[in-house]
Parts: sequence; structure tokens; C-alpha cells
Amino acid sequence: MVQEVFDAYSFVFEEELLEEISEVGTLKEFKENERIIEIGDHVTAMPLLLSGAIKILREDQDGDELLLYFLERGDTCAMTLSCCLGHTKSEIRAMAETPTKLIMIPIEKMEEWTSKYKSWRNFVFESYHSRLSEMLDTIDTIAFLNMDERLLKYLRDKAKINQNDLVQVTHQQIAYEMHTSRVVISRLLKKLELKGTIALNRNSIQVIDL
Amino acid sequence: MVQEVFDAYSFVFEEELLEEISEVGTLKEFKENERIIEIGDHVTAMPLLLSGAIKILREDQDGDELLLYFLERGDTCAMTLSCCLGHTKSEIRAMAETPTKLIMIPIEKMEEWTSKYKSWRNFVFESYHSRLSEMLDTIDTIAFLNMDERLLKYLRDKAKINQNDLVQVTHQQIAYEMHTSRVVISRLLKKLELKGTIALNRNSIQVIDL
DNA sequence: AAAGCTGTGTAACCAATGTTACTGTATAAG
DNA sequence: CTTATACAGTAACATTGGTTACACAGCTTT
Repeated sequence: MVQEVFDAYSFVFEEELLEEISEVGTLKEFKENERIIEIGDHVTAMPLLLSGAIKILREDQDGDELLLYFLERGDTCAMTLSCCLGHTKSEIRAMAETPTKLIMIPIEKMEEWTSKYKSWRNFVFESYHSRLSEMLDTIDTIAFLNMDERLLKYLRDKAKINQNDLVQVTHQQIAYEMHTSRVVISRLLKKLELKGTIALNRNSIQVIDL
Repeated sequence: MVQEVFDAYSFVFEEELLEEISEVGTLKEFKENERIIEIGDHVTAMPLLLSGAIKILREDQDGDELLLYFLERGDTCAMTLSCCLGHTKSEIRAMAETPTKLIMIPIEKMEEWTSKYKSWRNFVFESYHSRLSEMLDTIDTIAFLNMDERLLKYLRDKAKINQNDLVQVTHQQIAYEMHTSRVVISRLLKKLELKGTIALNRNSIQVIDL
């Protein structure tokens, strides 16, 4: 366990903090598409991502979803962080996009480390910075782009996070995450295929033109 | 100056920090609709809001705007904060919504205070938390609401921040900030007026049904 | 092989939003 | 007072995206 923490965070944290993390953190593993945090959950620990990728989703009253962004190795969820500090409930849903390992830090340590370790403070600030940037990007996407452009961005992001040009996803799944309908997605995907940007298969899409 | 800082932040910061703020901070005043920060500006100081209100806007490549959220007394701009720490350029535009007083803190002090004052750390974390919440709210609004609902929310928020049910704004101005066209806004406003939710005048709108 | 389920393709239609064009009216400038 | 300008109302139309309905193809189960 110590080794995995070291691999993912050695460039960020000092030796002593890495040790502490290994001591008090609990390792957790999630399978693809397994739920990690649900909206309304009480947050009692903060996750540090060791490997894999997590997708962060927002949901409205009617149960309509929207994909916000992905987290990767070395990231933490600033939302959760935020909830920890404010002792509030989770505002988002987190699901494993790929098989994921993470280490959970009890919230009691947060405050302590924040005053004790400069590297921890910087990490927390940096996380907030990244998350704000991601949120801005998400806002740009839904405010300024049309569906076809959003779809292309979705596919590119998905291909990137999975490190694979063959995106394993159904049209229905895309529709959920982009908060639109399956028919709309099928229609636009077909157009993209005709343009030669992608190739369509059952249950997967080959992204050609990156 | 010391008094104004004290008024707005005495419940947040300890005496010693309030003193330091008064010493190193520079007081700045902005008139209504005056530009405070522009996209791409290099950020060299962090603002603490003493009085008034600021609106934060995002812009795309084509110059299309979108209102993100408002800041009030006691707030700071977590975006700017984020830029300070990351030494990056501003991602947003800030404009005075009402006559505004703020005190600018040189970024050099940021790091120092972060380790020195617990209250400062908490303030910074709290600011990030608020901003993330506002951003989520913004995303909910543009992703899940129709134009008519968004418009109503816009008017309510505007009335609230100006502490006045008579919102001084033109249809064109609303269209800019909501990233749509003037005709669409005029159309929807007329519908709302017929329903008795608002009353329309030249250059202003009376919000009736809060 | 037959039945059943899930995923995809597509047409036809509808609703929401965006665009163009023109009107009138209040206010400001000359 | 006259002219110019900014603001607002509205019709007609275009486009985008959402809905309904149905056909069919590829697996899986029996």
C-alpha cells in the first residue's frame, strides 16, 4: 500500500506525510461502473486516487443526469473535500469509470495536516484550482456548444480517460450523461460517422479523427 | 479603512489579521458597471469585498457572454484566489454590479497568512466551497432549466443582489448575460408580464411575484 | 431454431429557441 | 422643435433538439 501511495503522490508530498497517509488511510477498490459516492451521502473521508478514473455526475430533481468531469490518478475530489470541511452532504455522484483504487483519509486528519504540512495545503489549493477550471470548462461546453460539438468533446474526453480510441458505451448511456435523448445521440453519431470522424459498432464507438 | 475592514470581516478574522489587512491592503472603489478584472489579466492582488456587489462573467471565443454568479460583502473571488496561487491569468471578467468598495491584498501575503492564520485558511477554504456551490448552481440552471425558468431566476437573483424589486436593466443586457437574443428575452418577459409575475417599464422591470 | 431482450436506424412530427425584419415610442442630442 | 438613437413589441420564419413510433439486427436464453 505504501508503495502505491508513493507512486502516485511522491512528487507532491514529503516523505513524512506519505508515511502518515499510508498509516491512517484505508485502501478501497471499485469495479468499473461501481458507485463510489451518492448525492446526499454523508461524507466522512476524503479520497485520494491511486489508479483508475472516476466520473463525477450531477443530477436534478427529476433524476436527469449530467456528466461534470473525470478524475484521474493523483487527483482528489474537491467537491468531497469541500463537503468534508463544511460537514455537508455530497452534492454529486461519483462512479468508477475504470477499475479504480483509492485511499480514504479520515476527515479528522484534514485540519491537522492543513496546518502541519505545506505540501498538503498546496495540494488542497491545487485541487480546488483544478476543479474550478473543470467546472468552467463544463459550463463553456453546455453554454456555448451545440449538441454535435458537445458529443465530439464527450467522445474525445472519454477516449482520453480510457486511453483507448475504442469507446465502450451505448447511445443510451451517452444520452444519459449528456442529458439528452437516445434518438438525438444516434442521429448525431450517424452524421459524425458519415463525415468519417468516428466508426460505429454495437456497444462501442471508434474515435478516428482526434 | 480599518473600520470598514472590521465591519465586514470581524466575525471571520482574528484581531491581528484584521490589522495586517488594514496595513498591507489597498482600498479601491468602483462605480456601477465599471470593469474590475478582464479575462486574460495578470492577477497580482486578491480582492476582499467590503461593500457593494460584483458580477462574474464568462466569455467564449466569439465574445458571447454568460453571467456566472454574484459576489457580496464578505466574499472574495475564489477564481482570482485560484489564479493568484497558480500564477495564472484571469479566466473570468468581473464587473461592479453596484458601487463597490474592496480591499486588495498583495499575493505575497497569501502564502504567509495561509500558514500563519487558521482563520485565513478557513476563509480561503470556505470561499472555494462557496464558489464551487455557485458553479454547480450555475450548471444546474443552464443544463436543466428552460429559458423562461432561467429568466425568472435571473430576475430574482438580480433583485436580491440589488436589494430592490425594481431591476434596472434592458432586455438587451439580459440577453447578453444569459447568452441568448434580445427578441427571445422580450418575448418571454411579455409572457411573464401577462401572468402577473412582473411589470415592464422602459429600462427596468418590477419583480412582483417573489 | 424460436423467443425475447437490448441496441441501433430512421421517419415524422412537435416544441423551444434563434433570426430577420419591421414597427413604434421614449429619451437624448442638436 | 427636430432629429437621432436606444429600447421595446411582434410577426414570420429557420434551426435545433426532443418525442413518438416502428423496423430490424445482434445476442442470449430456452
